[in-house]
Amino acid sequence: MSSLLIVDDEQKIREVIREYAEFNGFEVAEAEDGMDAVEICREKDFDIIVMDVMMPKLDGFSAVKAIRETKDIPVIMLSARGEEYDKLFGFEIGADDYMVKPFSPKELMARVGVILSRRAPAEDSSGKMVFDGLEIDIPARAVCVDGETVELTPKEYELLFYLAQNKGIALSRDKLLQDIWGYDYFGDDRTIDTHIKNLRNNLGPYRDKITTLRGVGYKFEA
Amino acid sequence: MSSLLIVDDEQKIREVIREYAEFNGFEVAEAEDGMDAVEICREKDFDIIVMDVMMPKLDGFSAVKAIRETKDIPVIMLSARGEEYDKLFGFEIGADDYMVKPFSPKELMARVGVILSRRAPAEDSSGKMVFDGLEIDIPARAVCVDGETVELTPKEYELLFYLAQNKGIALSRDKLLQDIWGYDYFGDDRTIDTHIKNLRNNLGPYRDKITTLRGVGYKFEA
DNA sequence: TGGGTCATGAGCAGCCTGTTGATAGTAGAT
DNA sequence: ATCTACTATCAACAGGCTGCTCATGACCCA
Repeated sequence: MSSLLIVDDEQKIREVIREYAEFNGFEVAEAEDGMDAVEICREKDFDIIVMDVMMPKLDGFSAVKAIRETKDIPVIMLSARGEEYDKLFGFEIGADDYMVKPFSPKELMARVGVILSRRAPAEDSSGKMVFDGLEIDIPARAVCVDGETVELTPKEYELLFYLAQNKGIALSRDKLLQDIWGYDYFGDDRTIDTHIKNLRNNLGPYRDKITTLRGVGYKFEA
Repeated sequence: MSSLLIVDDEQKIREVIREYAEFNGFEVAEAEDGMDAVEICREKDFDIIVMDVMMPKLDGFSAVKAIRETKDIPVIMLSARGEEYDKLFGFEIGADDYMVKPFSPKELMARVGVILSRRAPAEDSSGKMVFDGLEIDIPARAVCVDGETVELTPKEYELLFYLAQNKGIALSRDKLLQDIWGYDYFGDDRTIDTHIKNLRNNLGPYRDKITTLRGVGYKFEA
């Protein structure tokens, strides 16, 4: 059973979401402000968090930042109409989706489903990800090309691992910087290109598994 | 099956609408005043609400406001002739359509249909939009025609995505420029035509899904 | 049926964007 | 402390996309 944390200061909203989530087979917990949410996340792991932006004590963005420092839990942000400018910032700090109030609870649950299925682990029972002759051995932190082990630098490995984990999904340079370098990293976009180049050179015949999306970023093809 | 809530204090009206709605395959519920409606909506989700303005206990506007605080359900407002000044206010609080009594039930159902098709999220739970053999995989940023992946340039993809998202809606060249190129772009209208042409060439048998509206712009047909 | 309006198609110049290799800075190891 | 290897930035290049123009063709209305 998947677990879901609702963070909102309005009780009515929490109730509505709880009802739908429980109906969809979630184990539900509630927090009424950002502080509360950070606290609860320290004790327990959730599969997904639904977080309001505007809250007393600690706002949603700060709470997400704090939680993300130690755990990687997907987040859907909620905000009132008229605060839509927050949307950009929301994605910037790595929210997985964003909804404007009032929203349809049905649609919220649909998006929760999409995010969770997207996060489904790509590795098999032995902890390996296999794409034809390209193998990523996660526990060993090693990569094999046609049976031969290739030496990757830490960043190259992280990059490959992240791409493979999100196979088939378009990843913008921003998102890659966010998730691999960290949300507080402000560097040059071109840096990614260089690492992609080096990584491709190390993948030999499988260099084309990493496709370029002009004007967007990169994608790993399974 | 879609669900519909009728809110009106006159039983006769409720009966007429129920009959038509059920004939059109709706699951119908009734409420006889605003309070009643708010109450029912707390327990159940509807796909659309038909709401009278003038009612005892709680009027239609207030009821819509209360419901909209937590849920985003489309509403068609009904009002008696002579209360037409309410129309503006109705749209202001977010009614999706407005009809004056006495109305034709047939027309009401037609408008219900329009609103529901407009609201229907274009993508399914996996994040794909499917129109016959034309598939747009949003997370992958990829487009398939009869199972074959086609390569689209960034602008072509954006254009197709935007058109598909607004399927069935006429889009002027101005609006397309605004929303795809950006509000600060001042370019030639004909540029769009060129991109439409290129896009159509890439869609093969589905090129006719993008219809030309002479003197206006373009439209995507589902 | 004919004229005018508007969309379409092809071609092309300019520019944007990704790739690449070189280089300087940084951190870790010996 | 020195060396090594990795990381980040930069500049130059090449290729392809973009957006404009013009000629042609389709459509609408009188």
